[in-house]
Amino acid sequence: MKVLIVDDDALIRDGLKILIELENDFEVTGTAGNGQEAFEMCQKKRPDLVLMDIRMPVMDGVLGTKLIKKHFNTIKVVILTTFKDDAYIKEAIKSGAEGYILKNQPSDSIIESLRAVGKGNFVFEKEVASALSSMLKDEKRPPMKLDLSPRELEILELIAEGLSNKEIAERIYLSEGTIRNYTTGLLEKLKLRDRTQLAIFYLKNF
Amino acid sequence: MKVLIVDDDALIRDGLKILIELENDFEVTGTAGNGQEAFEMCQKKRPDLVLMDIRMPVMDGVLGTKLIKKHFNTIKVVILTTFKDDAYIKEAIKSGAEGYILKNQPSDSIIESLRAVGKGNFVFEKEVASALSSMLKDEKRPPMKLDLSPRELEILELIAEGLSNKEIAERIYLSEGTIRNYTTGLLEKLKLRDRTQLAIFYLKNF
DNA sequence: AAGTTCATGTGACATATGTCATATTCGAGG
DNA sequence: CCTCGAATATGACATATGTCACATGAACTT
Repeated sequence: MKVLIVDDDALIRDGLKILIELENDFEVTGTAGNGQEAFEMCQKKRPDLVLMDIRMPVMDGVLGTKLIKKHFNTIKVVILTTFKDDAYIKEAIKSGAEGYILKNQPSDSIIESLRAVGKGNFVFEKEVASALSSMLKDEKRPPMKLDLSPRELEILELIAEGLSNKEIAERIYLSEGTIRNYTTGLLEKLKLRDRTQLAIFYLKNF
Repeated sequence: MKVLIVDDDALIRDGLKILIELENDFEVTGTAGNGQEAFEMCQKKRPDLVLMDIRMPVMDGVLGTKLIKKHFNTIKVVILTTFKDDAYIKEAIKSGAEGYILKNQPSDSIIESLRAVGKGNFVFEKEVASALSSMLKDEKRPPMKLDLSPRELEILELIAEGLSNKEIAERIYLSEGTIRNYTTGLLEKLKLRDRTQLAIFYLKNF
């Protein structure tokens, strides 16, 4: 399988190259330092698989992946990074990459991942996958049998409209202190930490 | 690697067993016909990996996986099925399985997937992964013609996930003060007053 | 009537948030 | 080379938020 390595750090490029060429079913056909170069190399070398860093100057890995996928839809892309940022994960998957794995894995693990991707599957590093899984859990809208009093629910709704405690107090004729107390109760019941999380929770679940 | 095969269909069990034992780094330590039996076999044989069908009598694969994961958290589970039903995918991931692959794949592809899982990664069959990815995609709705820098957008997203300034700072490697400054900028641009309103705005408009 | 529960209120406190003025650094353009 | 503007950082400050212990009174029970 022909592999293209893309990373802005020459050290990592070379390390990966050596590592991958130890395997006799892999061949490194080239390297690139950013997404733009990666795309150009794809035109020239037509690799089967691109191993792509995310954080790079000029053109980052997500954009590079999109570009490559648009023009060469048979080329597989595996994102390789040190960051487990949710936003990146989503972006990477949306960009069409077949894998998202972390640099700090043992090298044989990376190799196995590449093989699995070569065979047509998708591979996600463990922590990435659990992030995904928790994202999916959020999507579920369980009607929730929360036992909130009418007052609590009312206040939760107002928080989710973006009102401050003082505004809520004025709106429903209670003291600001009371609103705070209710907020504390809501946070406790819903196992959240602050009013922003309350608002998010309300919007996602009601 | 010691593998336990779980499927209610003896034919498939045997086929898989033969297939897997052709590989010299795998060893089939047992087979089971449903989730309950699978759990019992895990107690006796302590496999490294369980290859689990979903649709089975007595106890299905999702329940079986949950049970196994609860008692033996080092045992990896790969769900193997003919169905690409969204509900199953989500359930399977939530149950803690490390992989979800389809029976109609070429056998070497299945083997590679097992190896990748053995190395600690997660593997999803292509169509499963694209189902996941499309699930994620509809999270974004209208792109909005706001002129926010990538940084601002990134921070807005994190606020909308309910993170505090400090957490955001740690996540994207900036100082907390900088995050505050960005927050102020976002509030100014979006004509809002506090982070809760930012979160609400994001959830409603993106 | 005494006790209990619930909703509401208060004050003190610690921490988080938002504002602002002001650096520092660095790269693009003159 | 110099300047300009961005991205980032810092510190001081005012306000908002959240926590907690406790008080009050009304309604309900026994």
